[in-house]
Amino acid sequence: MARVPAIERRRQLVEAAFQVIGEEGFAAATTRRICAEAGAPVAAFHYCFASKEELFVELTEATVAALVDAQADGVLVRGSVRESLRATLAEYWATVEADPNREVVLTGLTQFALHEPSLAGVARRQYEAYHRTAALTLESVGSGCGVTWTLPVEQLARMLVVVTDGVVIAWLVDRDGDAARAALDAFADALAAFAVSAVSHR
Amino acid sequence: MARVPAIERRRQLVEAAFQVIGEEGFAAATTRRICAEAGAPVAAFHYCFASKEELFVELTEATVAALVDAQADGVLVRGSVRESLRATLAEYWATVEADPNREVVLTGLTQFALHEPSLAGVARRQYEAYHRTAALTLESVGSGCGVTWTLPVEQLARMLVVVTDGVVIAWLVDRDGDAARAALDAFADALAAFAVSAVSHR
DNA sequence: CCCAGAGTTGGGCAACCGTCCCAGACGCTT
DNA sequence: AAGCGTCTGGGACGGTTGCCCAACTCTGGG
Repeated sequence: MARVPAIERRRQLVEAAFQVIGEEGFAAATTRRICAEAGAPVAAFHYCFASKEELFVELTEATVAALVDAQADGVLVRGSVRESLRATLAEYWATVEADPNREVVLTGLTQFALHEPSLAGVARRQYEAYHRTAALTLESVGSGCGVTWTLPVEQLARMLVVVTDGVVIAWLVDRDGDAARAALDAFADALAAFAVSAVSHR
Repeated sequence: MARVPAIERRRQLVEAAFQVIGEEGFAAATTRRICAEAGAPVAAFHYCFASKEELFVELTEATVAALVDAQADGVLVRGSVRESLRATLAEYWATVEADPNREVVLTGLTQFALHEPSLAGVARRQYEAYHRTAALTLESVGSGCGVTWTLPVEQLARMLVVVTDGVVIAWLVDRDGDAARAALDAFADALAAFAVSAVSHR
């Protein structure tokens, strides 16, 4: 076998775990299955990771980072808040349908972390990252369209995450892409109603 | 040990599975753990259920039915659509905080069913029940307040499910009840914007 | 040229998994 | 009292799990 630095092996195993969970679900993500996917012997796993949980932590952080990065480039400012939110959500949705596994992995890890004390902090940081990213998105749209929000940005950010999370899960179950896009459009309109033009009057 | 008819045993095992999943997560729901929780010998499991999946199917249907029943009584009509939706969502939220396990079990089962071909239909029916119940809620509120909706009820129903699902998951992670209630209130206002008073003009 | 340290590897461990068998105990009919 | 179907419950099955060990091979620096 090609000799590879441990850091690189870790990356390979994380990628393999991503594939396995995405295609066969969380329950199938055993150390043996992951190693087989990575083309590595089982012993390589515990040479690179102290435990399976350590792999999950790294997988969560890498996947969340990928989502956050994708979203940083995905904020689209248009002529109005309504159009901006519609475009931004449509852009986000394109990334979901392009790689559903990312969402499968993310929701699976969240569910798993809920009852694993050693991973509870990971799930919390995961959602903090969601909320921070959503807040950034709203602030970009707000300043880009010259509006302010009638509710605290943190609250609207949580609502944005609620919407994306909820739409994704329903879609993972019934794969009704038209319904998902329609819901996102309607939510874009609804959230746009919480914006007012920021005419400085002094 | 007390002799118990098989039907009753099934009920006990389903209830025990509910408790175990709620408190220790889906991964802990082994046949042995479930039987221990129910105070039954392991062999009783396969005397009552052909397989573990059969138990999961029954657990899903029973839990969804409990949710649907609770929601049937939880539609509150107030003076305006906005207030009605706020009250109804607040009522729903009270049941969530009163028994978080119901949501833990439901989200866990959904996640599990996503990659278990034999359970895929169960998850789909689960969400169909959600959507049907939400549509009923919206129609009750609509006729109760004398309004019609500016979007198809099916679409608004999906949006309602998205909201409750999303709020629940975020809350399961960070347990921020205030944020959850604030988000639900804001969504109630947003959804109320899709109603128009149904003055018959002929 | 050698050797210390990094990386690879097969085999094996104890624990646990879902499922099954079967001898026995119970309670209802006749 | 006898018989029979329903339920009990211990024990065991083959298989899988996460993890570990000891022996190996490679590679770069002195």
